[in-house]
Amino acid sequence: MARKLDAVRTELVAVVVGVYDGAPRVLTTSAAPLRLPAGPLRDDHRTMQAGLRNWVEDQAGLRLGYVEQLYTFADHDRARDGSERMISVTYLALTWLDPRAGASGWVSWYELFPWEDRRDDGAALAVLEPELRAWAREEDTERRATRCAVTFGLDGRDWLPEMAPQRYEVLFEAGLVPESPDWRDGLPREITGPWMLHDHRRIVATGVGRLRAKIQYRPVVFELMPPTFTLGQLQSCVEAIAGQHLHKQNFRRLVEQQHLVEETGEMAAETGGRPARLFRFRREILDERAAGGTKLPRGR
Amino acid sequence: MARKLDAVRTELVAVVVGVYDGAPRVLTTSAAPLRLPAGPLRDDHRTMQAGLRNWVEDQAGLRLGYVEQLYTFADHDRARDGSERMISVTYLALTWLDPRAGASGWVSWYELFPWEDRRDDGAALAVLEPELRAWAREEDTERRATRCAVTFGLDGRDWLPEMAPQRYEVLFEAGLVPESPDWRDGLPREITGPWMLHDHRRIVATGVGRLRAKIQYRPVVFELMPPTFTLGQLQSCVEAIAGQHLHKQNFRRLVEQQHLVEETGEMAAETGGRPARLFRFRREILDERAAGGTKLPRGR
DNA sequence: TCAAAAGTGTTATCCTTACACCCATGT
DNA sequence: ACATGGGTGTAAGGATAACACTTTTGA
Repeated sequence: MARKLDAVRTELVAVVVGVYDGAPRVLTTSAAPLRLPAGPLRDDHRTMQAGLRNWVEDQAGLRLGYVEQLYTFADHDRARDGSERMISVTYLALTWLDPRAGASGWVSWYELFPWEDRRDDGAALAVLEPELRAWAREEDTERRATRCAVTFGLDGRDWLPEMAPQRYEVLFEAGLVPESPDWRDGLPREITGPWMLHDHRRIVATGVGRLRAKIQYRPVVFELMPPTFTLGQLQSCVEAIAGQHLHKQNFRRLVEQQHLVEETGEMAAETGGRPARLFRFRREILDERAAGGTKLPRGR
Repeated sequence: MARKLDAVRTELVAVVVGVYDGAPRVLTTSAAPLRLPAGPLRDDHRTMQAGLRNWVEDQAGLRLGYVEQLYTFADHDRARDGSERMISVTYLALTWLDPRAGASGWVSWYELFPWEDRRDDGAALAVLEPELRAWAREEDTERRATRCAVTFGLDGRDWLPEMAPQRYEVLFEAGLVPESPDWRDGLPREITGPWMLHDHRRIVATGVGRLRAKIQYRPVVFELMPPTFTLGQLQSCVEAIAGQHLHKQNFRRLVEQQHLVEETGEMAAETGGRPARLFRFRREILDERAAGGTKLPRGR
């Protein structure tokens, strides 16, 4: 039967995401080891969300807007210091990062998961692929091989951006990330990404997957955008999240035919070429509509 | 600062779903009040999932197959007996209900949420609609009215099966379900559905929403099916979950072109008319593929 | 013979994908 | 002039929704 006190400590963990300089970034509260904003659920927190907002504000001075629950972790050997069991209720939060404020404390997704960026030449994946194949050959070959192929889009399969957590899981099991128990040293951190406190890196991977999935059917990108923006900036933001380039015309048609945005009438202080029209998000549609969002037209 | 002991009790709750006699059903462990299988997370549970399986086996003698995490609740005034705070980590489980075993203890979704069944004439919704409109008129009219219209598919909007939790939430706020603090008695239980322990009914609604959403892009229906089945049975099962009728030919084409099933070569012991071919699920595709599932072709 | 469910063929429409091209600005 | 990013038209292909129809059994 149950032992006397099966009390557990409940911790709230935040994956706060913003986009800055072409990369989505997560808020951290310390380097070495990198650490996410987090704190115990307290009796005086009316709700878990309220508690989470509290901790993020305390630890990073940031007031959160959009917040949703991610997942609750309690598995593995999470009884950390031998004492009580620890449960982590994790949340995803989205926020606009004002470029003027800089981004110290905000770590790029693609520093954490270099293989997740497919906008470049896929250098990290090129290094990892032979390692994955070697791991597959070791044991249980058939299963491992198809698992790698499916999650990493090998052998002519599609790369699915939202499978980030599954890819992390494979790399973890294959001992290709530093925090893995089977970690086989040898790969540089530019390929494997850095270690994070506890399983915070797994938690971020979960957030990456959720956001990439959600952006395809709900208009959540706008939580990451400034009040007004050009369509080019909007597309770059989605591309940063997806880690993929999108087809320009199709992206625009999707955005416009869903009436997600409206013109402000102003033009952007241009960067490169021709000045662009400025748009703003039509917040009304959050009430008006249930389904529909920014679908990703695939391909360059 | 934190009070001395912010310990919380963590409870695991299961929404176990099976389909029997044309209706999806959830496993309950008591009537009056209806109660879901649940129990505290114990130190000797290696993982929360393991603990959950344990409780369901203990309380209902059922070994679970497919299980996924649903959501973690801690909000509202969940400090039930005034003492410690209670957190509920909820799970969705799918299982095949052998028709020979009967279905005692299995309560129909549509007894719990009569308005969610759109295969009939929508009698329950017809009663609720004027009540909802009255609630909308009371206060904050514009917002409430569009909220009702969006969630319940009024005023020519689409009914989206997966919005079950949002609909429950509206009814709760509108005092149209017995457990609501503003419950305005007057509607019979055949319209409002019965009361359940704590917020178990909200938890089931969450499960309904999740399953209805997931069935559209992952081949999870098959977890609810017997080892072999006819396409008609498969379609009925999806219709039971979705609470909607589907277009036969389109449903079949979808299933077949995705290679979800293969013929067994046998024919069904027929019920009504012409005997039907028997099929089995191609389990391989769970490894082979990441995306894709049973899309719902809408309309009768 | 009829009801009931299985099973098939075909068409119209829309959405996605992709190609090709023009426009306005700074250097 | 040309590089850079903004902005548009349109056609090919595939998926979806819908219609109508035939087949095989039991009562």
